[in-house]
Amino acid sequence: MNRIKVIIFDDNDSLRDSVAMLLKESGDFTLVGAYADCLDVTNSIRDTKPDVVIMDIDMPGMNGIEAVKVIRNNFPTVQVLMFTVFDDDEKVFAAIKAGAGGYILKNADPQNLLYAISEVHNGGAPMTPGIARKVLLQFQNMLPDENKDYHLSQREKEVLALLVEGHPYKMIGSKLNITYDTVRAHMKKIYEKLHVASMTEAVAKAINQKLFPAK
Amino acid sequence: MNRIKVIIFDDNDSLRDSVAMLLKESGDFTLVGAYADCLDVTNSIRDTKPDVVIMDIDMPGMNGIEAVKVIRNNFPTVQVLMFTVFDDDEKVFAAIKAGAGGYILKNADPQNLLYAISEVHNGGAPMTPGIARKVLLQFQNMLPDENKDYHLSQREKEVLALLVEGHPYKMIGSKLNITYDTVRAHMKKIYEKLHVASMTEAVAKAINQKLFPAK
DNA sequence: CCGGATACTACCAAATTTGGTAGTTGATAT
DNA sequence: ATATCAACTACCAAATTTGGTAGTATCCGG
Repeated sequence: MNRIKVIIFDDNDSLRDSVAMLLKESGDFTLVGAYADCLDVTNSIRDTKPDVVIMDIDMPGMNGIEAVKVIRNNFPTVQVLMFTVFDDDEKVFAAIKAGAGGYILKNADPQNLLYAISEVHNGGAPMTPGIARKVLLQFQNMLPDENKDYHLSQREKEVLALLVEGHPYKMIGSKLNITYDTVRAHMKKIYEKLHVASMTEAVAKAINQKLFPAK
Repeated sequence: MNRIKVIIFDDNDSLRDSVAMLLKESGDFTLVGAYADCLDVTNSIRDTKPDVVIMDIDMPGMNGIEAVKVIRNNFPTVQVLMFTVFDDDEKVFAAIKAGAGGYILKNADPQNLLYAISEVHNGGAPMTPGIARKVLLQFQNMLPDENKDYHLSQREKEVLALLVEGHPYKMIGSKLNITYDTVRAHMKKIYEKLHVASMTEAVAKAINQKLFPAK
């Protein structure tokens, strides 16, 4: 199996050296680049064609999270592994949102970094235990609430979905090939089942505690 | 360090035996219970007081995901580690939503199970790489979109907030002590700034990519 | 001192939504 | 076979929303 090509962005010189040493000793990786900032990310990636990018967050010029966005937008196949000291929700979630494939804290066992690189390269999502738990908890809260079943019929769900997208009755009717009055009939049922009395309430309720993925 | 007390729910007899053997050999765990179904989960947990529960999904009577809900509601400190063959989004997310602290596939290396038990017990969130990636991807999509600043003025935010709660213009006006027409003026501005043209779109956009806590 | 943003008020006409009542059809359940 | 439910259509009257146009007042920064 070929060695995994790794590139690192971190403004701590000695840390870059340590990682370089670590990678070299392991024998499974090849360090193809090491930079103290992300000002020239695009070129660096294009030139070195790494499999995995190890990314710090706090760096002069462009911060690591912005860099992740750039990388993910221009090199969708390159995996980014965050490697930082920050464990606050804001940074963690921002990094994930930006497209990071893993998040390892610097205080973890060095061996974990190596394992994480392999894992992220293999389609996994390595995370320091605490980070993983953080993500899981947040994830739990974001998942649709108690699929509270309002017993909406299939048709009613279709109507509600279009309503949430902002379509007026007549538009919903034509999309569903039914009459304006039929749409109204469904809406009345929906209001009844959802215990609401207006479009806005229905939309809010639909989005908040039910289906319909956020865009 | 004390051994971690483990209990397992799985309708596969030979698998329960294998796990029992595995745990015994490792020396770090104590199997305090093994059941083929979850019909009596509450009592089982109360009696054996485990640290970690290994939970299958497909079982006769009560399925594992329902069982997780029961456990999490009654024994908040007990960690549940899913151990199953299912890797479809629906089951995975349902389990996490139910409160599972980890999700390991049965086709993984047995050694991983042991590691996962320790990890979940230590506040981590062990997941098979593929599952972790699944969760991460879903998580990315659910995270609020670029807290885009639509430059709404304070007043406009107030109006929008009330709109999201389902109040009609006149109600908003009286709550804010302003005229119906003033509310309308704000709404026009809001529509302009949000690039929408109806209450429903405004509400959907407000909830989806902005603040206004879900209820 | 003036342009621009924010907050506020007003009126008109048209479009949309809401609540009620009423009925047909087909499938499913008791 | 009879009751129930989902889906569908229809009409009336009232309430609500929307798009336009118009104007006043205050505050802020160049």
